[in-house]
Amino acid sequence: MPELPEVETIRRDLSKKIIGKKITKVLVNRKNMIPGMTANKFVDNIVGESIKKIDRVGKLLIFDLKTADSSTKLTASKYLLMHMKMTGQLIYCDNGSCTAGGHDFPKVNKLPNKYSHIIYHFADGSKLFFNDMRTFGYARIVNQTGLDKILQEFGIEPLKPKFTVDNLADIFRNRKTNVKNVLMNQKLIAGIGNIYADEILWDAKIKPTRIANKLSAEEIKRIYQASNKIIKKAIEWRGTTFSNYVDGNGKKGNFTSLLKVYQRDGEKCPRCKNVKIKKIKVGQRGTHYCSRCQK
DNA sequence: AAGATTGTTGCTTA
DNA sequence: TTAAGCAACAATCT
Repeated sequence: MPELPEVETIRRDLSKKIIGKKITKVLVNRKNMIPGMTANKFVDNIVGESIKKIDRVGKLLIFDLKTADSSTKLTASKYLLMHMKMTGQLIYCDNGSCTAGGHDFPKVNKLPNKYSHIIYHFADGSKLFFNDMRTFGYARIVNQTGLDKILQEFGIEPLKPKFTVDNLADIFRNRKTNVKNVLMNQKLIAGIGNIYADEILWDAKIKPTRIANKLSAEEIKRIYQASNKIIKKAIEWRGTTFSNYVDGNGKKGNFTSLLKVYQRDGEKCPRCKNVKIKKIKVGQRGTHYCSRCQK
């Protein structure tokens, strides 16, 4: 589930908890969560470092482990990258109280559990659990060059100054595929996934199967405005989670009740109240839309 | 029991 | 070169 709003929520929560903390021990229970590096090397690389800053690009979290010393930046920089993919969770625990980031599937009972593949210990005794049921997620360490290379792969970040209606129009102009897949293409726009693509297109009244380069300027503007509106609101509501997720602070953090179409197939469209939400497949992904409102 | 599930990568084809 | 369209990755739930 984690898309931009969820990962941003995790970033903000964790920033409050672990900035400045020193990593004293790291347990790796599943080596395949760390591609391209042995578990030992991974651990050696980060034990003794402390968390200076947490950034995010798209759905990727970037933990800055070194001070940005301007004179030695190139050699001194070290970043821990973590991606949640489909089912990853990052849960911070401090004396029995836990702040869960991520989603609730499966439900977090005890920690560590069988899905706790990497466990970071901090000097003050607190811990950060990287859980992932399906183990699609990963952790890796890069230097400045490595990070720059990765950042280049990402498209425009919604809510950032570069995300303008003109830039969005440029992206759509040469794409001959459906608009939903363009919205979800991380190399073009960073952070939108299956849930928010459906929600944005419903809000913009655009059918997900529309070919991107056939959209009018007015339609592109609607998609642009809907993107800003939905993503902002989802972050405000601390992202979308299913069923019974509650974070360690007891807050619901739930955009789910505000979803208009996602997972609401069969229900009446909340706008026209006339037609049932349809579910189809677009580029391998379940896609929800209103056949009356969305043209 | 088959088909679904939040994301990405890498292969094939055009 | 680049874009589009799939299958695959793994573990669950319906």
